[in-house]
Amino acid sequence: MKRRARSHCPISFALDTFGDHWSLLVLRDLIFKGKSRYQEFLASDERISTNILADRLSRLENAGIITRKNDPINKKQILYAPTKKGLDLIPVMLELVRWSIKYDSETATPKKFIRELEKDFDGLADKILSQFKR
Amino acid sequence: MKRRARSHCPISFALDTFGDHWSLLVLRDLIFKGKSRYQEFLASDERISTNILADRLSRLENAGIITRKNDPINKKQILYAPTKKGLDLIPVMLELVRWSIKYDSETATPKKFIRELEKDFDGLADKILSQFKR
DNA sequence: AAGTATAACTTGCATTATGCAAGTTATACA
DNA sequence: TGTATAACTTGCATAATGCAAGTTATACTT
Repeated sequence: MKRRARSHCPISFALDTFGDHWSLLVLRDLIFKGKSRYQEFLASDERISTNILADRLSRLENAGIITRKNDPINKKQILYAPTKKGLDLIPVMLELVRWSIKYDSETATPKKFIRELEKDFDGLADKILSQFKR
Repeated sequence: MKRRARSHCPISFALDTFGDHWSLLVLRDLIFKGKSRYQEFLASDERISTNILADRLSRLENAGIITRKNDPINKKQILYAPTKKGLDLIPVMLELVRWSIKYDSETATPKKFIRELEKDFDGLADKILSQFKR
């Protein structure tokens, strides 16, 4: 169940850490969609199954990319959140978005987001990041 | 053997296209390491197996990310090359490199590359791209 | 206090993908 | 004509994923 590090090539390292079909989608939900709960991740369009979700959440936590804690208000819920290490993947994800906008003629990316991305990549990255400050 | 598109979320689209453990490594070899032949890909540190390599090459070709043609000089060899669509993944890969440099204490990224990346990301991207012009 | 609901997982099992070794086909060079 | 090499393909064991059902720990309701 554990992926071995194949080499210390930086691209390989990144892929070994989060380069599967689901990890970045969970992170997308956390960072771009403001989700933070198990049930919210489950409800995403791509239909992740419960065992895979649980597995990816624990891997991402072990990798230091997200944190897990009890909701202080609703004590039976768990809250997940991205760490700095996770938030540092915002530029990676925005580049993925930029590429997909260009090559997926049916992209579901909102017009406004596309405009912001094209006009000021770094500004958009900062703006998204700033939602997690404090 | 085919991954279904799960949604038209741009991140999901990108992952469905090249988001497995090997596709980007092949593209890395093509773009960053100047490789273009089957045997060269096979020789990489990560030890891809022959069936997976053949599968990924044909998927990447089907996706329009690489091309395949006979070597006009050595007629028994095949030459693979990135298309514009493939070269447009340079920024994605450079962001992966940037992240891995930051979080992999044992990264194998050359010092010079790190310096260039930190000093002028877009310039480095252009420089790599320009090697494929003409 | 007992019963019901809900959130966050686990478990079991079928299906699919991957890894490894060996085999095949088509040049090309000796 | 024979041998080497490049680019695959095939068969099979192992590992990862998908799906449905089950479990555990709160919390809310009566």
